[in-house]
Amino acid sequence: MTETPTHDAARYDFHAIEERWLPVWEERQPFRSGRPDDDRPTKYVLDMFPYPSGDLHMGHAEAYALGDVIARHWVQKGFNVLHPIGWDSFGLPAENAAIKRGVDPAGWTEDNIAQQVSSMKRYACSFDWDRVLMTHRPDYYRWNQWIFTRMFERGLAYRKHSNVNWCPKDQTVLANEQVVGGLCERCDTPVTKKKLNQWYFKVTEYADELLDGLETLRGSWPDKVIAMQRNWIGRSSGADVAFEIEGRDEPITIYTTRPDTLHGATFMVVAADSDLAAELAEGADEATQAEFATYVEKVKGENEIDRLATDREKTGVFLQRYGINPVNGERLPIWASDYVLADYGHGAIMAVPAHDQRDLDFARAMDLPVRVVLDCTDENGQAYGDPAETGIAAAGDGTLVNSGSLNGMAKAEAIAAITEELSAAGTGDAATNYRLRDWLISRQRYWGTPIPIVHCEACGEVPVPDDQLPVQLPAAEGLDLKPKGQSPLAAATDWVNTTCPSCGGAALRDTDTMDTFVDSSWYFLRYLDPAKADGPFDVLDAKRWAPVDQYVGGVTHAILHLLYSRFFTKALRDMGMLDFDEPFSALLNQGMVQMDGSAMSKSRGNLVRLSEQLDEFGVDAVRLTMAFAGPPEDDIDWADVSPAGSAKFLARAWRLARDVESEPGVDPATGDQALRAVTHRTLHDSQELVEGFKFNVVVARTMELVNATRKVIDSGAGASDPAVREAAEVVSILLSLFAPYAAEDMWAMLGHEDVALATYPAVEESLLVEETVTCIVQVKGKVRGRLEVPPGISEDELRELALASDGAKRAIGDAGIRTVIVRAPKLVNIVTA
RNA sequence: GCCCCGGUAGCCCAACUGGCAGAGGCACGCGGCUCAAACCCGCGGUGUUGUGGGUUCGAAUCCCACCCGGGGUACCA
Repeated sequence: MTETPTHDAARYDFHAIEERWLPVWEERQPFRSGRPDDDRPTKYVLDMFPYPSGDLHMGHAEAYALGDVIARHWVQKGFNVLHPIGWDSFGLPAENAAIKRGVDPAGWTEDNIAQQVSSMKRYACSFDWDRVLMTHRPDYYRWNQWIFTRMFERGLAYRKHSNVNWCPKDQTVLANEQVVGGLCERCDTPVTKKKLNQWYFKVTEYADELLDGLETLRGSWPDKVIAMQRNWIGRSSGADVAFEIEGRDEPITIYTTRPDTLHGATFMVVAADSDLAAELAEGADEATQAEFATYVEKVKGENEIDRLATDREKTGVFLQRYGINPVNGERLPIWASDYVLADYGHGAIMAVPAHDQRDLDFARAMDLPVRVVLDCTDENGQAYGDPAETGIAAAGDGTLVNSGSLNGMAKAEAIAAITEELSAAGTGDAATNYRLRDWLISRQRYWGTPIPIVHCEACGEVPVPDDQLPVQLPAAEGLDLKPKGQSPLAAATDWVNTTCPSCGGAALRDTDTMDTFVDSSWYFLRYLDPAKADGPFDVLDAKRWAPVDQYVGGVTHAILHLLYSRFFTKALRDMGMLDFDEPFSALLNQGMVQMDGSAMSKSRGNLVRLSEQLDEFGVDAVRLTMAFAGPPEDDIDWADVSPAGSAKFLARAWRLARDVESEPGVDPATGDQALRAVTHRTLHDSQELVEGFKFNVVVARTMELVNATRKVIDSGAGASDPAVREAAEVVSILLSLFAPYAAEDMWAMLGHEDVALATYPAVEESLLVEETVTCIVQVKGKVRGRLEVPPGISEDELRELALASDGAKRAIGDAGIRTVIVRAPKLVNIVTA
């Protein structure tokens, strides 16, 4: 034993207990995961890794408290648990801090990490400290570059011109998730669009699998996250239809989910900011061209706030061009408008105002004709009025009219029929579309992974050969990191100017860095061997540990991070490096910690400082409060919970161990049977409660056990009863999931060491069997009496007992008995006539 | 607007998935300990289970409609 705690301490002193055990754990490292010769079954429990954002806050405290419960539980259950931690250490926080203070982001980052490590250790996180990784280190981001190169070779990484989110103030591209309500998350400037040549990962290649794979996660992932991913991918099915264009050689293909309404098309619309619109406008008269140019200017200048406004007036320009409806030969005027998106489908639509609300709004604004082709009713069976009059598009189901060969068909039937007709005629085909776009990974920033591409005039885009990786970031010193529309790396001329790996001629490095979501897309694989020098991870390690059995983190990452990790997993699988399809077998989203009903923030003045809570109530009480507050996925309002109450309970539990008078190893069989029954019932139930994430209930049940034990010590058999020792040991083991310091101290007072590694005690089934059960006797559903019966009583016996009972007889009176429902042994319901 | 999730005691929350509405905690009150208090110990729990209907012998639980709260999403043809 490293150190013997002072067992004669009369009072629970959490400060002293923390100081006593922290150095002991530091030396013993109880959570080093097993090395290759460890043959216990494995569990991989993973907390989403943090940004190195200074000290821990209440949100971290909740997340790590909950992840710890799970990891510690599996250790006690005899599993070889991998529970690692690392830092998502590239990205905005460090870069902003570096700009603000004029320091090197690397130094700032590593200082913060050091501070967080010591905070996490104090917080008693059960991490394996041998496996720490930091994504800003070259030995990590080297493998981002390596994977990027593999993606590039397979056509999964490519460069294209596209309209991207642009913050005019910060002069930088923004990821979708950095645009909050149309504003830049950093400076609240309205975001605009800008056309840039950027790198993308082809996530859409896996759209179907990413969608269908969600079904395999049902039950193990929160329904909410599955729904969000489903919506984000947004698969829709319909048809592509080719419309001949007057004065143009090529037809225009449109995508529609409602080919059944083809006869109701009265005009066409192309996205105002698309190349197609510009080309069509060129063929028009000068006045139209001018009008179009003005309109496009206006659209491009619009920010996201304007675009997101509800009840927005429809606007557009008639291009003086016409398309031909392939089913009836009608001439359809072609308009350009911003309500059609350039990067969805083909950037062009057929407009059916009678049956599409957006088209109807446009038709009414521009005074275009409306033709009903589906005689239909809404969900409540109400007939629609004339859409042109009511302004409400008839979006329901019904019978086709005014539609030639489709007349009389129902919607679904008509969709199938027309798709076949178009296909036979060569003017269309069934088609699928997705809301999901490819992932823009270029960032005009310094603090990220350099994109390992060299641009050569002769050879084009040439990946840096594997043996020249990593492409290291140039030193920050001397570079201006302020956003200015171009990556700061462009100014590092010595770095930018290089030779082409292919032809040896002069060439330039790509100056953008990768989105930090690249780092987090595969980090769970790097933990398997964070120092591995000849590959990102070992295939055999992956077979042994991965996928992650239990992932724990905030719902903030419900879409992007989880989607990207899923994409990486599938891509790496197709490269032959993984043999599974999904990275995270189970997911637990913890809620947020709030104060007085809203998110904590300095400006709101409701910030609760973790360090102050820890000083006042202790690590254990804070952790316990997090677990006890309610279901993990619910938000916690710190004003509603009581760390003081938790501390009080811990003191009460701790005193049990202090009071125990029997020796270690004493046989509990001779002890108080009623207490033993509570102990083993608690032990039995706690396992499934923990595994079902009902941590708050486990704590409540542990409180019951503490209360029952206290009672036996004070007014029953007394502190020397062996059952009291057994109960105190079980309390210590269960409590170690939530309050490791108190539990360790108790465990030591009880004569043991390393409660974290204590084996979960076997449940004695015989103690779970109750001698009698209370049976409820109801008459017409109302409780009229109770019977104490043996649990194995037969239905017939119980029926007789119930009918003979006083309460039942009284309630029945002279009424006849219609039927008797017996649910032995707990309930009898007598139904009278 | 659409899609999720939730609504149980003053508050945070349980309730084996259809079977006595109450496990645990907070707060509050009373009693014990104390010269007194804190700590500690003990005792104290009926409320339209958000509302209205339905299914059932029986509904917090299942179904329908609505109300309230939270979250996601937003012209995706």
